[in-house]
Amino acid sequence: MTFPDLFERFATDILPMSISDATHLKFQSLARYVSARCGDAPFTGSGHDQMVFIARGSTKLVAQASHGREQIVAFNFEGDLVSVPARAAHAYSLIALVDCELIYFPADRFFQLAQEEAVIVATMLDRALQALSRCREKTITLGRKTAQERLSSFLIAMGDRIGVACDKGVALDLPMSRRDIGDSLGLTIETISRQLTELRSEGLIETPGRSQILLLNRVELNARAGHMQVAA
Amino acid sequence: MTFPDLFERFATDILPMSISDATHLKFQSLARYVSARCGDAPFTGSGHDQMVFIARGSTKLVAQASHGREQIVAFNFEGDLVSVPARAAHAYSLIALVDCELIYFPADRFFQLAQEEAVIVATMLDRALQALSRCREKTITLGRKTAQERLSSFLIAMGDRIGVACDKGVALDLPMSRRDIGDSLGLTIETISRQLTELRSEGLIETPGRSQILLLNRVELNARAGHMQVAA
DNA sequence: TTCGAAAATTGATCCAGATCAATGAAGTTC
DNA sequence: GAACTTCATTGATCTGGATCAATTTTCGAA
Repeated sequence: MTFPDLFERFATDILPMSISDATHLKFQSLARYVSARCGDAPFTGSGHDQMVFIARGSTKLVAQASHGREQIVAFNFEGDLVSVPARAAHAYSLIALVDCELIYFPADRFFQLAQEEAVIVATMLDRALQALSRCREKTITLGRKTAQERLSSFLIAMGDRIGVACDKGVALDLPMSRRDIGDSLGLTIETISRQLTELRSEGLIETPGRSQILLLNRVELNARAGHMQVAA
Repeated sequence: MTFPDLFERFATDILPMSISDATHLKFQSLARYVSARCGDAPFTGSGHDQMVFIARGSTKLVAQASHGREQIVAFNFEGDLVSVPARAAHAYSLIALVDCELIYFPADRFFQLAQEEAVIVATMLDRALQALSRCREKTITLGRKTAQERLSSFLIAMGDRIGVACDKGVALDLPMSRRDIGDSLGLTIETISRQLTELRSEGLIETPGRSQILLLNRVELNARAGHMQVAA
């Protein structure tokens, strides 16, 4: 896909229809493009906070703690806008889970430009609050849940974000490995594997391939996730 | 303190100087005020997302998982603006840690109003990104750290937010109990207590009273927290 | 100043999930 | 299509922090 096509995808998703052509063009001239191969970490050591739009592919936002331990802070998919901090108490990097096409901006200039029109900042704010909400849910999962509850929460969340409805339930084609799932849920690959086996043997899921998971019973999975019952 | 005084505190902290008197007045007429006693949960069951400004006091944002387990998602202090969701996968409530005075708004109308001036939305966005950043750091702490690292991270973070420099180091007067610290770090009170004893016996902290903690050696605490070394 | 209740500390035991170890299943490359 | 290599599963053992159980301390109220 060419750069104009990719930028157009960004504009459609993020920039409200109503904005002026002038502002649209300024965003276009600020935008940079990078094609990342699976495993690449295109923004490490950039020295500046970046705003990254996932035009195609999926990524993980990884934080490095000491002793080489990694914690995945978020998974991101096509259409997501991710803020990648250059420096904090932990080092962050955005890593491609599959081949990706990314549009990115220096965060400071991006926000400065966004301020030209309130509706753009409002879109950003909306996205940021959504990210905050997801991160809060993750906090709960990591703080107070068992391995099975964590994995169930993860499967439900992935079902909502990238699941495809099919006759047997919801089909997932996960771009991340067992290790990634573990690094996201604060568990080891072995525990992930054991819990998948457990859920499979109880008939809640099927795992037809290494990266395919079929959610057969969302209601029960939701209960396993320790979520509050949502009133009908 | 009277309502106008409290609203003025909100306006000073959140509304940029440059906004028009008309917008200022609209915020004032949308604002509601509540005085919460220690332990109160003024927004449970409100049915709507709320934006809450802590004019005086400190609060905890608590999420309820099933089986009565609680996870504290964030602590908030004077001057903070907290978004309190009405419904999500978990039930949230904002609980006063001490007697508080709160200014609050229905979130939808608050954001609608904020959009009248880009600079206000930008302030909100800035606050939201700060909350996201804190929440991400919390995610790392809960996902990949030992009890001692969690507690050290907590003490460092509290030092930064409400610490007072004194001759021996940084003095903390914590408004939250050991239970709250545990519920925030995904640990039990017993573990918190044991780790405090450990840090005390190593001369990194002193605990002169139930709620007072003195950080004697921030550098070593930071290392214990498993943070990345920040270059000088 | 003493009393009572809540909060914190300390100790003993237990267990969910980590770690260590081996095997099995998919891709990949030549 | 055989040999690698990586990823996933399964099993055995270990351990950090939970749980259970007393004290002990703190601090507000009388």
